[in-house]
Amino acid sequence: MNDKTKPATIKEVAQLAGVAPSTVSLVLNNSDKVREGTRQKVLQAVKKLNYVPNNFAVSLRQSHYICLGALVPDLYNPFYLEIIKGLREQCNMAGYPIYVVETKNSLEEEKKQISYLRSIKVNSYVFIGTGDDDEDLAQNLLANPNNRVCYADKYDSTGTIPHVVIDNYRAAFDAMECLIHHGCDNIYYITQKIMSTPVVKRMDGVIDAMKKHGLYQENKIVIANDVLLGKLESGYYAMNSILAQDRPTGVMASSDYLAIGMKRALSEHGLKIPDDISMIGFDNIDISRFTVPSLTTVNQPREQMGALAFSLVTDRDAIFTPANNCFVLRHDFIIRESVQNRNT
Amino acid sequence: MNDKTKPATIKEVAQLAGVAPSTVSLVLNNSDKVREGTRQKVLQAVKKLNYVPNNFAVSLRQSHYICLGALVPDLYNPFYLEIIKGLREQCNMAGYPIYVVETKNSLEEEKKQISYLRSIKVNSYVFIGTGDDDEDLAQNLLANPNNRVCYADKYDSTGTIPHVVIDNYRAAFDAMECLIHHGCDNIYYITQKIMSTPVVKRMDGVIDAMKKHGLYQENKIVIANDVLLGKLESGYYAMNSILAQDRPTGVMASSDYLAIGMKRALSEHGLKIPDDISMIGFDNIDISRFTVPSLTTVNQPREQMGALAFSLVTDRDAIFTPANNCFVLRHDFIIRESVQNRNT
DNA sequence: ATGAAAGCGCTAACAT
DNA sequence: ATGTTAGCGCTTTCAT
Repeated sequence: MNDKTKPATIKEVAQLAGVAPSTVSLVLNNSDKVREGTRQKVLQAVKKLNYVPNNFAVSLRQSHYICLGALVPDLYNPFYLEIIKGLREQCNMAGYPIYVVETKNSLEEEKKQISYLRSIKVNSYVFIGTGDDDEDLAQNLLANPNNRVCYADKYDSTGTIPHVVIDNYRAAFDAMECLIHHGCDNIYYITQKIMSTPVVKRMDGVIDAMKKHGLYQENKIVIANDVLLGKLESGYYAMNSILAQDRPTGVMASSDYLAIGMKRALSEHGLKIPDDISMIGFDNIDISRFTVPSLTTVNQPREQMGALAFSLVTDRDAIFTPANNCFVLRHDFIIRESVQNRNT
Repeated sequence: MNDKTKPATIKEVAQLAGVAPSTVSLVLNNSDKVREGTRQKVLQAVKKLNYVPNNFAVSLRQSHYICLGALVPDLYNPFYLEIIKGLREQCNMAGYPIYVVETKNSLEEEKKQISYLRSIKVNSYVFIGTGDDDEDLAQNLLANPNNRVCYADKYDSTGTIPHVVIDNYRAAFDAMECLIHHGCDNIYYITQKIMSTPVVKRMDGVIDAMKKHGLYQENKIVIANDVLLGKLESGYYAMNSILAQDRPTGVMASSDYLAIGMKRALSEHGLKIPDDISMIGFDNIDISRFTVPSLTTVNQPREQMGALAFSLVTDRDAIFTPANNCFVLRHDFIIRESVQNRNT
């Protein structure tokens, strides 16, 4: 054990082992051109001094390496967390460091975080579910040809950035039509604030399905203010405002969190799901299987989205064009107890 | 704009601005001994070259600084996430970087992560809710007098490490007694796997409350295997196993997550909360307010715990002894709909 | 197989 | 007020 106030350096290890710093370096990097005896001496010195290499020095020296940065609007949302999980697992396997930062749905915050990531030499950026107004930031990053960028749960309008999504339009269309096929004739859709294309596509799908069956009216689409309030809260308030003037037979939410808040409002008004009203969410977060009644929802393959994003941002050679930059993963519509047939 | 393949350095900025690197450094660090004209020239060059300082070089150079690392068992648990939020906010305000890593309830993983944090020169460690078997790791860290360590939701047996907790024994005792006072006479307690003192103290509180009222039997305490399964899942299975052979009138869980899984099992057996059975959780996660019925639970002041942990780990002078290293924050018992009086 | 020396980008002490 | 210089801890040629 050492009792010095500063951590040991490679020089001290070298001294103790009676070799040169460069030899220590070789040992630590598992070079095979070190004699076994020397290697052992070095390893012992490392242990004795409790030596850990200074990554700042290592990184400063080695300019060529891969380091990921993931940007998410909200670090507490299980949906994003699962995408990050997929990303993280791949990083661990590949031995790449990854930094996750929160952008709080604010372009300013996003800028700040990116500039931080740049300063620590992150060169592979994954934007997860951020707003549509940040495409300049991504392009700016790409000005340095060492950087890579990819999106998850986010679309690209420039045709240059690979992105992983599900067919949000289709998924939402089908979900809404499911409600209709089950005999709901007065259906509301509550959506989170509209800041990104996936949310727009879901809304478009919902509206088109409503129109197809002659059920669309402007007031059936309600925008919940989930930026200031929590999502649970805003779902609750949005549902309450609907119930103040109407008795829908079906309701769909743009996320499960929203749906759980809405559920509470329904119960307070004495409405039973699914007997009085059917309900559908979006995202299939963990808890949706366990709520009573369990929640019908759209599953996004979140970990897989993260894993694919890893491959895309990590591929240093691929060239992406409008023809090949969009990766659509399969979603699943999961019917659970919150939807009931009310035909005849 | 620059089209070089490598990011700009301070030297290039200096050259473009026609000054020395050290002047650029002064400008970037907001020194007041730079003439306004020079400052402007430098700032322009910075902008033109899209320059971001290389943090590795900065950190390598400046050996004295503060950098936090937070260790949590599970990055997806809202309870820990809120503690981290409190921590993060303080860090942002103070301008200290913070790294959060996941230890997955594994001592091995914890070792690995600590060695990583050491390599990036983290010198302030916050252990959140990790198992009791990692005290050596903490002591090892303290061998370097530059390091600081503190705990949150975790006790210290060495008397040297400041830790932030609530009175877990009292909280659990009171919660259990609440169930009893409301007339429950057949009560089960489902606890997460026992790996840390807070969980032990809760169990002790529960058992003592049961004993006080002559309600204790060994089989009333059920350990849910929440390490392999998710917490929701394991709550569900544990409750099912109880319902296979008994009809309790009250049930308490060591965490809200567990409780939500249990709730599902109860509903599948046709039991209504709180009419047939009363239920209490622990932690007061967001969702508990919105479940139907809403969940009676113990609130831990999570953000505050994080904020206090920040102060403790950041205070470079304080000396902690067994007499002053334990910080007990006030908890609240929150009575909601899931508990009902069944006395006559 | 091992050592010597240069240099990654930055800051701080000192010089001017 | 600004420039010069040394050196943080490491890796990587290049010698030996």
